[in-house]
Amino acid sequence: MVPLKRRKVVPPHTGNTGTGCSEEKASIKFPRVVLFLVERKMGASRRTFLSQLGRRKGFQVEELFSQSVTHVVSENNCGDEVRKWLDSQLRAQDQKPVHLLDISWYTESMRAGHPVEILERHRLQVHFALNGAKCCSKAVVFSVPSYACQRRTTLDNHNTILTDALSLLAEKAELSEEDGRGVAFRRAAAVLKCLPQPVTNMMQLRGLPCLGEHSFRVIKDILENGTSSEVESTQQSERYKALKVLTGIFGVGAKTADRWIRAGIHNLRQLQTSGQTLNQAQRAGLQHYDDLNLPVTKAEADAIGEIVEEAVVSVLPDAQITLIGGFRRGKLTGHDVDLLITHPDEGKEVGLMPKVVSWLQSKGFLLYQKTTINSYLESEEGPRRPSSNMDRFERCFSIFKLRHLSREDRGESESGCRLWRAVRVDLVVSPISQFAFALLGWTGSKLFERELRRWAGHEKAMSLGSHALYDNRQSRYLRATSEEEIFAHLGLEYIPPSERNA
DNA sequence: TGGCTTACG
DNA sequence: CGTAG
DNA sequence: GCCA
Repeated sequence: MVPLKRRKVVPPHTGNTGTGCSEEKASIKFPRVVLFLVERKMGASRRTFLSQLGRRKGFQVEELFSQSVTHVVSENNCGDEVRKWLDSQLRAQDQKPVHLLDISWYTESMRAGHPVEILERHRLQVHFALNGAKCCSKAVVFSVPSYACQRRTTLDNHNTILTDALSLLAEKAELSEEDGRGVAFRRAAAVLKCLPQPVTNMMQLRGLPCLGEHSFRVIKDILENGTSSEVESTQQSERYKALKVLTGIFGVGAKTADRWIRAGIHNLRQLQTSGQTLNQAQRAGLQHYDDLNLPVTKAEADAIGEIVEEAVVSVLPDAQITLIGGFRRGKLTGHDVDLLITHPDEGKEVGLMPKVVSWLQSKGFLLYQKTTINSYLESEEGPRRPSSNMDRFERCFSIFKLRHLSREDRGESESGCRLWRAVRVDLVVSPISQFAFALLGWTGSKLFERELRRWAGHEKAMSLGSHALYDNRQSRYLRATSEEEIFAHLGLEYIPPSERNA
């Protein structure tokens, strides 16, 4: 979304007056053209020379970059570099569209004595990759590594149309139990999520990893027609719609949904009248179907965090509670709330989960709960030893009954509107020795986690889980007390939570 | 052509 | 078979 | 579906 309309750039409407004047203050002949020369790679002295030349010819050449600049001219930089520099100068929302131009446009304009029409060859090319190849005249500016855990992926996605399409194809594959295809489309979408600008041109995709024939076809269709026929037909397909509805039930996966569809069950009404046997999770999932498919807000997550904190502290005063999952990555909504609980003294957390769950249950906060506790005894290992992989922290998958927030609620029960909603809440208790691994493992995104583990196994001969990191070559567990240390063990640049949104 | 994260119930 | 990031 |  760089240059606006291709307005004809000012006729040579002349009256050549002060050309010969040796000193500055030549009148500005082209008020709609405000130039800025990028010093990088041009050099200060050459920039000064070119600027004075331009001013003598009646051009307005600014010393400092500002919002009034309409034309940015650079030498030996490519569009990506200049755009990046621009972004560092001005907040994105303060930027006005500018022409990003090569020095050739400037020299030609100097020769002509007026701004020449901007041709394609004058524009700086914006491309995101060219892995290994040289970009413009210098080194690679923008390489997109192939593992998502090597990249920074913030929440501002400049290609949501494209990534939504590829994510839908990933979902279709996963619902069809084609997990390989699924992860391939997930990786393709993730590559587009980390690009600094919208893709407008297929050439910008040259050299990007994880994009192949099929993804190219989908992207091309959308760029040319605004939609992908494959995505459209998938969304209209009865099978896809039925799979979505049925797997929207907590406790129902692709296999079960497929079996039900083969039995003629395509929606919730047919499921309820079918007499199908549902397990406990599925019954709860069906009962709270609408609530659980509503987004959870950050405010609701915080409210649940405070309730859980009250429960935990009443049982173990110095325990610490951390909001994890998507909210830790900066998301404003989510599909559930994830909380991680630990205690600064190793071992104090043992047996905590059942007590917390009982407290919550006694206060009527739990509509459903499935707890998994550490079945292993303490095994008498001192806090010094690396944690055995037998250690398992405790987890609880629950459905919370949360009173509606908003205006200090009182009464209103008579008005018929519900006073509460159901929310999926996951609780995790970790010993402090494993806290960093739990934090890393439960912060996500899901793809980011898979990519971290694939990197560990394939590139470093290590095995990463939510409890520990094992080095196959040293045949030992590597300890860590922070996420930074784990990235370092893995030979990866540290990526903060807000940039793990792959 | 095999592999695709790694645990837990 | 399901759940989780 | 993409890649080592």
